[in-house]
Amino acid sequence: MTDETGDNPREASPRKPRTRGPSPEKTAQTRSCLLHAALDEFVENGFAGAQMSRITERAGIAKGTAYRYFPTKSALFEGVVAEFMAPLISGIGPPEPRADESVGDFLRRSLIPVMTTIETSRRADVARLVLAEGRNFPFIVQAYRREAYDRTIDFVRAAARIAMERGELTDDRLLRHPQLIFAPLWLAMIETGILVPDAPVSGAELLAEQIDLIFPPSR
Amino acid sequence: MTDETGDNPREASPRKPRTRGPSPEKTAQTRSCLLHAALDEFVENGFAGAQMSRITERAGIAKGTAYRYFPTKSALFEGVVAEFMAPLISGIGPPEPRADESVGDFLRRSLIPVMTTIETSRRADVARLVLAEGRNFPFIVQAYRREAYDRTIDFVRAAARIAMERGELTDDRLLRHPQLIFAPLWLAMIETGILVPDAPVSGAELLAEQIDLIFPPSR
Amino acid sequence: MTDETGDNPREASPRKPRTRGPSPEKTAQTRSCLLHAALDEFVENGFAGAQMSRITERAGIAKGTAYRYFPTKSALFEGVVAEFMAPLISGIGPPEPRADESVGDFLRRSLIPVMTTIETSRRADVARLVLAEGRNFPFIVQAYRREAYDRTIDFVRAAARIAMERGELTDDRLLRHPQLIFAPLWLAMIETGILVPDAPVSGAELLAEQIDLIFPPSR
Amino acid sequence: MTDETGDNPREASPRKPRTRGPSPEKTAQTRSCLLHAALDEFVENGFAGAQMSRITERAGIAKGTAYRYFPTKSALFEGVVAEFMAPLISGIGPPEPRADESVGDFLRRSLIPVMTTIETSRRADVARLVLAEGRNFPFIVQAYRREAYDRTIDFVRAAARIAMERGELTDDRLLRHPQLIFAPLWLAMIETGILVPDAPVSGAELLAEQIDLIFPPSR
DNA sequence: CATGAATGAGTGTTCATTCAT
DNA sequence: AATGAATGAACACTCATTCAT
Repeated sequence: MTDETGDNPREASPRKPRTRGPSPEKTAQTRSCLLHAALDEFVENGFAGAQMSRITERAGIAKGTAYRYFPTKSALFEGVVAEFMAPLISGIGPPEPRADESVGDFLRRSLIPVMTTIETSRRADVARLVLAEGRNFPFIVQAYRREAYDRTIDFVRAAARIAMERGELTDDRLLRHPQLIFAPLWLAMIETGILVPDAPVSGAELLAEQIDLIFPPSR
Repeated sequence: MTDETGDNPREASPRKPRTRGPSPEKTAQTRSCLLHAALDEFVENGFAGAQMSRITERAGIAKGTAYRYFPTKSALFEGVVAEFMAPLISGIGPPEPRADESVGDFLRRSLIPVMTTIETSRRADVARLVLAEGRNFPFIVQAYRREAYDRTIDFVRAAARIAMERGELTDDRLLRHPQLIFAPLWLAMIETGILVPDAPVSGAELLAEQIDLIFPPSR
Repeated sequence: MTDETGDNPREASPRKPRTRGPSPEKTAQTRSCLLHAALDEFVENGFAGAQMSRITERAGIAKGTAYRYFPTKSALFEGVVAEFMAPLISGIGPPEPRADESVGDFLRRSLIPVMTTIETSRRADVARLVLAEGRNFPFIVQAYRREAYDRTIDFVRAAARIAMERGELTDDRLLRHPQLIFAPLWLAMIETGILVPDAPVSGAELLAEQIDLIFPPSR
Repeated sequence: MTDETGDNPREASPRKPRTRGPSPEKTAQTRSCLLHAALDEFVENGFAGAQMSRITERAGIAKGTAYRYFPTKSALFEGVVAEFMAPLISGIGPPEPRADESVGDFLRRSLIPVMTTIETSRRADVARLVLAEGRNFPFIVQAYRREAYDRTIDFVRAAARIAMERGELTDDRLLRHPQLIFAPLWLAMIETGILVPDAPVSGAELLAEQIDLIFPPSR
């Protein structure tokens, strides 16, 4: 679950660096600088408020260079979202609680660490971008649903199903509304990032409470 | 708990264009049109994306006229937020559960109806504006905290205190994190307004589930 | 055959100058300045070489003002051509040689004066614009054909037909190639405007020679 | 009178990549490709509208390579004109009608074939470039006058002089205005290339008519 | 010599704001 | 007070030119 974009493993094939001129690594680095700078700028100012000149300045490149990588500001925006969305929930697979472990404990074990790092990573930034700009960029909403939202919902629903089979849950509330578990996540992101940045709640703590509510910890 | 800032006056009230000079009613009516048009525009496009010309066109007034009411676009934005924020939670006072009523039932009775109307009113729009623009407009965050957030937290905390005194709650979880109750509210606003507008969750239902989790309904 | 755009007679209807703010005359004047300045700039630099900032500077207006009248540089270009094309051949009707006059004399009488003024008016400028930019602006070619070329061809062909009926012409050469008469016109425009501006040929003289070739003057 | 500057070499000639270092042939070939591509681009888009990147792409070379041959876009433009102007009228010498041939027949014999090939060669393209860009590039006007215009005028004037000596012409009209003969040439180029490409006149036919007008063919 | 990524001055266009009417 | 034409600073985007590889 490496947060940074990191080396794309698909590139591993033995290249023939036939090209003269700048090396492919240099190009990749320029692209990466650009994407990071753009994310910062978009997060701070929104799409309409972001300025290409500020982005390139942050990235340490010339204004025109950005346009070698993305033909328009909009394309850059979508590129940024696509880039940083992918690794968002990269570590999530089907829930597999160990036999000696309750589903509640499994969820605590697998979800809370994600929560802990969420604010220090760029995940929250990307999520807030989706909130702020989703109305005007259907693309990023689709991407977010595909990469993050749907997967998470599926994960929780599957866990809920296991819990009901095991008798750990006695009602189907979580099956019908899997997002109940994630509500505190959005809350924390909103409070920490916007409403109450001076006294940030602990998202991890809030999530733990919520899981406790749904899966009361055994004494 | 009238939600709207008076019904949009442009289409009502038989005009009395009697008095020479600018009648105060006319002025108030123009102002109201302007504010409603501006809210729509800001909600749809964000602050930076909104255009004064579109706002005045929506309001049916000339471009220059807006500047008689608000000296700049920013001032208009803050005016809009101030105008529509005030009545947001106007009906909320200290929680006073009846003697024959559990605190859980009291919360169900007082909160769920608010939730029911939240999407049909402009509350959710204003809240999303705060989310999207809060970073760049400290003013609107302050206003939101003052008018909505703090009051709600206080209200829930007070209810939690009563519940603990009455023995309805056995732990101080809600006292420490009153926002737990409101997490589904944000979730619903985000899902309905942005993420999953095609299959909107029922905010009221979600809230009911959450209250049930915290205050298990007696059989 | 007024050369300048002049007052458009269609505007004659009694207006109700209901509008507050700038008078319609002022607006028309601004528009006219813009069009003249734009013609100058386009003629001097071609479409691609023309600069909106230079055009507005020549017109004595602000850069943004041009865009109130034409949404893009291309639209301005086509507007210019449309504006100055219309009065190009405005005086031409069906050829009506007097009974006591040969067709040759009639053509001399009606065509040579036009030729005399052609370089001092903007007609030649517009024609050269069509030459230079026609490839990339089908619109202006169509306009030129409609307003100038086709009418002229028709005029000459009709005159040729009369001349043949009267026995003044003994072959159908001019009927098959009416443009023969106008060839010297293009030549003069090209030589005077581009190739040999230092020793300009007289277009009128050249045209007279050509008419003499086709309609040998009676002794 | 080979018209083209050597057939475009890129698709011919078996390469001999033998000698280490840049072979002179290779260089000449690259240069030729560049010039042909540039002519196409300039003809299609004019000087200001032409793009160096499109030119090099058409030529199949890298952007930087063009700058090894011509230091600027302007220099390339002048290089193109110089290159394609030279062979324009290369075959023209002093007029030498055979003894058994009238001057009219001589002109028909020597000029009409040139006219026939004019649209299929690049001559017309170069001429139109001169028309479109002459105003801003005195150089190309000078080149055109030197290589084409002046020679042609001299040729016609010399022929006219011979015709007068021989008594074939009874007036000095052609001596005073040699360009009368060439007027249909420009007309055909303009009509075919710009105004009426859908129904192109035959330049050769038009020229024949014009010669007939001046030198009436003997019965 | 060739390459093409990078540069940055320059250009078309927008839009908040002003002000004559 | 209201109007909307005019303003011009600001911004997205282009493209001739350079230079490290």
